Amino acid sequence: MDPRKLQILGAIVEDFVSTREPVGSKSLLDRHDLGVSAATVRNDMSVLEEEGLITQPHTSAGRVPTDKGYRAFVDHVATIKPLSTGERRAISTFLEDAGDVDELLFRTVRLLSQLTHQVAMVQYPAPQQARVRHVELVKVADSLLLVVLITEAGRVDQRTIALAQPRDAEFYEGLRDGLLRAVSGREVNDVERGLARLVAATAPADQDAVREVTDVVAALAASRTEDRIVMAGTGNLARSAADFARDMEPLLDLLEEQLVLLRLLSEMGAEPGTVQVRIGEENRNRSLTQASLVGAGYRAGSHLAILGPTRMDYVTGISTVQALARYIHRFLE
Amino acid sequence: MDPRKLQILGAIVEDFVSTREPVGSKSLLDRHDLGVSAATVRNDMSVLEEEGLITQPHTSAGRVPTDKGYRAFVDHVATIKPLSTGERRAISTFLEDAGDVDELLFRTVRLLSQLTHQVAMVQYPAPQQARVRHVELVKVADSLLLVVLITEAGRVDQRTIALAQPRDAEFYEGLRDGLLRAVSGREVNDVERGLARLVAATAPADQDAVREVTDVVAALAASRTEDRIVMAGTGNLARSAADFARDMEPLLDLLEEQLVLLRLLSEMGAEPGTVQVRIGEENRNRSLTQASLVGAGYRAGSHLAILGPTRMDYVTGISTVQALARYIHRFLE
DNA sequence: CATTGGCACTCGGAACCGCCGGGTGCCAAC
DNA sequence: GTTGGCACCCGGCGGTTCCGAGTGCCAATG
Repeated sequence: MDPRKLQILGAIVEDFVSTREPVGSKSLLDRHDLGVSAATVRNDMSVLEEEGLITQPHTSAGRVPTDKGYRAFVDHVATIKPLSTGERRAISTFLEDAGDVDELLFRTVRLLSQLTHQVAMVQYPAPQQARVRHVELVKVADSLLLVVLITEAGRVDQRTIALAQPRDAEFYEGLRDGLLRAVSGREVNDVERGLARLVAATAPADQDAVREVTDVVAALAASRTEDRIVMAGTGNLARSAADFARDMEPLLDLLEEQLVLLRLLSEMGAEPGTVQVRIGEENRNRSLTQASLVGAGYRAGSHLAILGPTRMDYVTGISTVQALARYIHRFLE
Repeated sequence: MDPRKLQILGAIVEDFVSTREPVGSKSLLDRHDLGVSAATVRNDMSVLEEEGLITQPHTSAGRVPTDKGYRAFVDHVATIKPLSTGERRAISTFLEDAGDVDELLFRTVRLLSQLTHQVAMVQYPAPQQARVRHVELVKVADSLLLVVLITEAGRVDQRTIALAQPRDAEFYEGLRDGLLRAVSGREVNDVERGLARLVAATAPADQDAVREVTDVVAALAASRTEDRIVMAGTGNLARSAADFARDMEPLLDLLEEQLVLLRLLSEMGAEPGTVQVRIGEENRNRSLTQASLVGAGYRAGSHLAILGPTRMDYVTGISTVQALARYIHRFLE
């Protein structure tokens, strides 16, 4: 495809993103030095329109990029410049003293939304395969038991259960020691057998009470914390609302649906390190036909992304998403 | 104050909340059976206006409640009817099988926003005074150590630290045992001395490495998880945006500022069990002059609240907030 | 004396209208 | 292929008009 036409497409996208108004041949020349006359630009524009990359909202008004136009832009025109060293340093200093993973994710998503001026979301990291380090049982109340599982990888999972058959504290101390012997040092996906053996070795009268607890331990070991999402910058959506307005309502609803978002993120199928872009109608989801997603994986099965109007600044979006994905990838290893 | 005037005030508030438009004497009669004529209503309205409870947006238009008017409404007119048993049951079934506290708070805030159609927020519960149950050290990487502290009350706190003086795994196993002897069974606010003694009893060469860890344990014991907030229903704000529009931007920014929100919640000073309402200008915060907060405590120092436009449905707001505060109060005890 | 029906008056907002300017497509010329 | 010129298009903006919901006031009434 003619490089000048691509250049013009780029200029149109750029102008439209910043002004939010259809851009015409003259005003394009005002802001970009294309080295050709307005008439030429007009001719090229009408070709671009035939190809479906741009469109006119009304007869004889400026042109606006279509979804396909944005796609061509990110694929063939946009050059993703890496962040400046200043920006990199800012990211590091802001993230490096995050205490735990929760805090890291929270800060990351916050930063992402501030740098891109879009809604940002980060999926909880998928647990790595790891051995069980410790199990702890804490009797919180008469029939409430807190079960804590700690892995070598540093993950801490907890769950409180209502006991159907409460026993006294000593019982659970003994049970804890039994659990430790049964699962400590095992891979998390290999605790089942150890637990089964523990149950089998228990006096029949105690088996039900024990099974209550072992079930939870098994669930915790298999638990997929990655099915949670942290989000920030919802306000940015409303800010750009002025134009992609009404259609924003379903979007806001969508943001409350963690399950849907999770599916969305996985469906993007961004391998760790790669950035994927979904533009407008490319999204299967009906609420997203006016929106774009820019996402990246930072570990197998774990993603982060930004969401904004199709007319968003893809260049900084992509580079920021990539930078942060890399950063937390490194941080977590 | 004349009961009929209060009744009229109530009717005005009610109509304005549902129609979002200034309400005049005639249309008021259409929707409420007040037993008097329009002229009488007009007279009463002009009195209410003199008292500053309602106001006219423009000369000869309908009336709109002022902040003071809403205040009078919630204080003297609104009758808070408890939730129906159906609603109560819905709350129970939705919340009862929440696994851990995180999950409980998440569901609560979600429910709160859905029932009231406002933005909902819940503060993390302030830790109860409790004894240390367990301390665990997990070496996650070469110079990264995960420190976990579990209390009798069932709280699990964790933090990862970058070690300035990394030692081998055995060292930390020994240290863990030392820590357990030093702090296990102590009140969380009384771990300092035990830790100090442990450091003192350590060989001088090891003291720095040990202190790195004991500092974190002390910090965790003193840590105030209550300074976090879970939020839901941000979209509801944008939905009501149509009218309290522009002034919504700072509000959305505010929602990103957890620290400010926390101060806000504590400043409301809602004792556990009581519901507090802050209307419009009553809020010190400038971003909130168009908004109202309805909050309640569910434990000393821990609150939950909804935030919406001053013209919100205070009746269901107050009763829902109260019901949920009571529910998680009971749940946590 | 509070209440009521009547009446003149007000004014914001919707509907209507005409102009303006940025934009287009086409064409002849280079 | 590119360019300048030109006729034409039409959405949006400012100005004007008109309508109706709403008010305040007043004289009459039980």
